[in-house]
Amino acid sequence: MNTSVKEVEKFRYLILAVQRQGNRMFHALLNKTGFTPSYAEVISVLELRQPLTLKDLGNLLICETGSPSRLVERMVKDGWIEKMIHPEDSRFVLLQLTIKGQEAAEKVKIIEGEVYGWIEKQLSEKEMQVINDKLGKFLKDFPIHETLIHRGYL
Amino acid sequence: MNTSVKEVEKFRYLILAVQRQGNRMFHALLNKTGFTPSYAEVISVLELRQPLTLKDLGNLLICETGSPSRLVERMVKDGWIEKMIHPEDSRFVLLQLTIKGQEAAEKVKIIEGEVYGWIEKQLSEKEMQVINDKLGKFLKDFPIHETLIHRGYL
DNA sequence: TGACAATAAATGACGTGTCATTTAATTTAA
DNA sequence: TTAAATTAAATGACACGTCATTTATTGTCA
Repeated sequence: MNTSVKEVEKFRYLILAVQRQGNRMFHALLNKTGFTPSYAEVISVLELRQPLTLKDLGNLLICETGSPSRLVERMVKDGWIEKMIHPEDSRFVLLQLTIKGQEAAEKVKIIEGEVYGWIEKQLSEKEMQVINDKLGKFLKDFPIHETLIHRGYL
Repeated sequence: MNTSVKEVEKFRYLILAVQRQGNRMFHALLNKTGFTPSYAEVISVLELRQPLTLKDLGNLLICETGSPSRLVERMVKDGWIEKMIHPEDSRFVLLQLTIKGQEAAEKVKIIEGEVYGWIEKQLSEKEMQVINDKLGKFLKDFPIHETLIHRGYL
């Protein structure tokens, strides 16, 4: 049953399975804090680079393409982010973390640390380097490749 | 900027990026057919193993955990799947492809072939073997590991 | 300077994913 | 042999992801 399955098909489903499982794990650990893996990514990005316009934030996110209007909308409602209209061009919206959002950023780092620790028990740094290199190649023709470079992951 | 980023963080976001990009690519190619990547997985699994109960189908799917009631519900409504109550235990529902669903299965294979061909231009079989081996290790403690074995991917 | 092109954000529409709870059918065991 | 435990599926609730369309603001150039 096993040997006749194409490697590329295994690859397809293993990528899917790892992404899903990782997300479930991270989500479960974040649960007590009241935010989600997507929130966590936004919080991390903003902490490092705020203030950002919605458009610029969108260009930095890996969790979703396009402009993250609704993701941000929810985070504003929940009090993690504050929004202001750009003083020089009111088409733009400027985003930054609230105090509560800053505190959340610290919690995110702690929980990320737990997840990273767990992953590092499963795969060595060398093994991850090999995988990362090859996955980077996979993405080279897509816009997301630029995003990953911009984020410092390639 | 690059060298100070932990490998494990790169790994996290590369897995996410590849899964998302792959899904977008596959979705775009499927678009003319009227179904989605999740539909395609259900169709492939059913074609190989029908009839299946909802529970058994759920245990075979990688795209989602739990029982895929609503996914199947939509596919029934769209005419890809037919549903019948199990004659010996009416708690169970038995699922199988309609004629339209069988035809869809052929189209799925063609489009999967296109995607696989593209992936194989980016990564060699050997490279994928290396990645698949390591990603399998990553999943060894989770229920999804059993699913992948059951599907023939590990 | 004033219609029109360009740009950013908001919104509509649709299909996921996930977990918790409820409903319906069957087993089990007192 | 029937009340309670167990099991499968359906449903509620909530947060995504994606693409297309609409709205609001700014540039631009005739």
